Amino acid sequence: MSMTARPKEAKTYTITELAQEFDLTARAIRFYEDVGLLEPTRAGRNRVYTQRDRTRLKLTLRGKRLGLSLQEIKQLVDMYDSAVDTAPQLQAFLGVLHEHRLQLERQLEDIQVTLAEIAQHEERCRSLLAEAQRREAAAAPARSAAPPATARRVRA
Amino acid sequence: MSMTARPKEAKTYTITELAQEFDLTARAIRFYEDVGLLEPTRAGRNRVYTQRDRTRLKLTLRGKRLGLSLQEIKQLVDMYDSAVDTAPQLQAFLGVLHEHRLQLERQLEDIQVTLAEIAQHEERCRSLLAEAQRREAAAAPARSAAPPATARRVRA
DNA sequence: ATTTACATTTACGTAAACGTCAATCACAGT
DNA sequence: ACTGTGATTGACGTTTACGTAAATGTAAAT
Repeated sequence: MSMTARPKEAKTYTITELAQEFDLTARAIRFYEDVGLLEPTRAGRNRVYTQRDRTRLKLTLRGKRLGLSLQEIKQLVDMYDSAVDTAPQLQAFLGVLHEHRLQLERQLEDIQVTLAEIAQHEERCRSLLAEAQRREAAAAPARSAAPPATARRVRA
Repeated sequence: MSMTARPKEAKTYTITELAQEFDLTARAIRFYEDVGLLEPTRAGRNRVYTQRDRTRLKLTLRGKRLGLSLQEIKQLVDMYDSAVDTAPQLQAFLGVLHEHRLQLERQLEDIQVTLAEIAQHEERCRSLLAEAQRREAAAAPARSAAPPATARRVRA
């Protein structure tokens, strides 16, 4: 048998590997364990993280980027990989999914509106800059340190 | 002159009006003042909020929904309605806008990925529910309280 | 055997964003 | 004059999400 190919033993991770990969501290990762988001096994004293842990960590960080609390994240992640049998459970699951989707759609709207506003601001900035460049070119020989008298104040 | 039409005096708001409109406490609104997000004038002791305050409050709440801290919100809002004159200022402004846009675009991606996952979960749920309905119909005469033997455990 | 280098545990500290009293004040109605 | 009713001002409390320091263990390198 090959000595390197061992498909039965799934890849695992140390806490520092995960910390480096996702750019966070070991403290943070241990804290996520405290709140029940991760459940690493142990090799002696040291923590050993499975693929499942890594996935849950990724979901956790995505949740954080979306502004969710660790508790909310735990609820969702737990629900996503828990076993659901009965019709009432499925109904409840669908309800939670619906709520989550509504919140995300609200956020999506917020983001699109904000992006549109940013685009406007950028446009104004660029045109003002272009104007400033023209003034500078016109005043080039003067080499003045003071701003040109034609400068305009603008509220973005 | 008309006694009702007074276009010169812009509409103002009390703290409770704003609290009701945006569904938050007066305490929260005063706190936003503490951090410099709002600058209401006074009518005696009482706070009087202008249109500008209301707009900034709306932007604040939108920022919160996007997961920004009040400090970050203040930086952005201040920058958005501050006067920008010089070319270096405009360049700096553009830089901040660019950063903000990048962050929003990352969030947009997160949201879209999550929405897609939710759609998948919902689909699985519905098909499992439909299956449960069929089993229930088939077992209708039996009126069994125990779940059917064909129930399947599923990891979402 | 000792140093080096991490990993763990325990515990206290901290910043953010308010919540929650308690006391004071002001004004409207009776 | 008295009584709500509502706004304001401290001041302290609370939750979340870790940071940070100290003590301990432990496996590998010298």
